[in-house]
Amino acid sequence: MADGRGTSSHSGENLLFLTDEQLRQAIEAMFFAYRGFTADPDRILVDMAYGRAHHRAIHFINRAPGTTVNNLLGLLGVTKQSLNRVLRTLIADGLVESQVGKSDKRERHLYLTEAGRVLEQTLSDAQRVRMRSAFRDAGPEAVAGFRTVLETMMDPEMRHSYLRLKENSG
Amino acid sequence: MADGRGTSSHSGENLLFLTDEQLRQAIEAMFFAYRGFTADPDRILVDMAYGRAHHRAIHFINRAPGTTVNNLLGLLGVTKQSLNRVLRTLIADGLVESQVGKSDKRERHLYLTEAGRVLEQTLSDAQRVRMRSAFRDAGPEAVAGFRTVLETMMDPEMRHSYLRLKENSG
DNA sequence: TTGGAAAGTCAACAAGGCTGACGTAAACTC
DNA sequence: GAGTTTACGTCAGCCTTGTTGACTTTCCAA
Repeated sequence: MADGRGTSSHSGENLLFLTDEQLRQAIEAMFFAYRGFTADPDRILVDMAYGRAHHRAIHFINRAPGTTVNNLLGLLGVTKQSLNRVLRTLIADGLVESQVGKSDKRERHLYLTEAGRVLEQTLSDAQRVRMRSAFRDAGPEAVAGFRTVLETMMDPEMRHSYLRLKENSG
Repeated sequence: MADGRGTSSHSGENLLFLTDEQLRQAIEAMFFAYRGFTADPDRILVDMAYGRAHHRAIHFINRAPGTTVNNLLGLLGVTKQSLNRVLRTLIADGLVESQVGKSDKRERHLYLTEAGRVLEQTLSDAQRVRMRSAFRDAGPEAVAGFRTVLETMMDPEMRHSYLRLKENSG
């Protein structure tokens, strides 16, 4: 507020909401909100010697059953060595199953076991509770705006992955 | 889209947008967007042997100059040992200054040095570029919705900190 | 059929969280 | 004024999760 800002002019649009201060606040909002976003599943995970990395792997294997390690790597944005460590424990603990590829035996196709599906459900339930309540409080239009901004904020390849997952599961 | 959903009824509100599938997509959107959110400053930081933890400390010291270590701890949500490691290197490198409190000499008040301000500006510029472009593409209403949802998603104490910072800087 | 690329595994290291214990100085309380 | 609490710093050690480098197995193409 307090107007008198330097009339950025060149785009002709209404740019008042794009002051550095407003953007700084949005950055902080993103930081604090992400903390809340991960807090609930994190609480569950500590009790079972798992971390956020396990959660992410489980989430995406559930979303794309039969995915290969390589494909999962792209979704998660980590190195294969890093993912491998997590997968090893999940497989050893009987939450994930790894099947050698039929046509290409170098590939491993990943599936959740029944136990894996149970954990996935527990974690995503916890995370959805907060989401649902925030969405309900904010209202449909706010939610639409929320998702629009998030999508435009992603790196293009991430947006591509995101949209593909979205299509493949209605 | 496709209407014909089961009229959930009990809250009287329009709840069509709150299916589990929609919530799952929002969770993924949050995950992918946060990756983009941190990507640009991260690229700058690796070249100088700093990490995200340093960025966060610098950000909040800039936002609340003269803040005490204890207060910063609360904002960042880490232990003092963890913060201390980061702070020590920032002070040694001349980016942050620590001043013994005047009224309470147990406290240390933290300030960015000139070099610290330069780095802060570099990092937040990089982060704001993406934000600004996402905001511009999404439009003012989407941005308003975005911020509303983020705020309702925070833990109450985080929301309190967030709003206090917001007030104190226009 | 051989040589390179691709998928996955093993080993070692670094960043940055964490807990626990301890020391010091200043402030507060009785 | 003595004892307690508070703010901060530090050492030591652990865990998760990221990294790079080196290796095997498999596939494919020249």
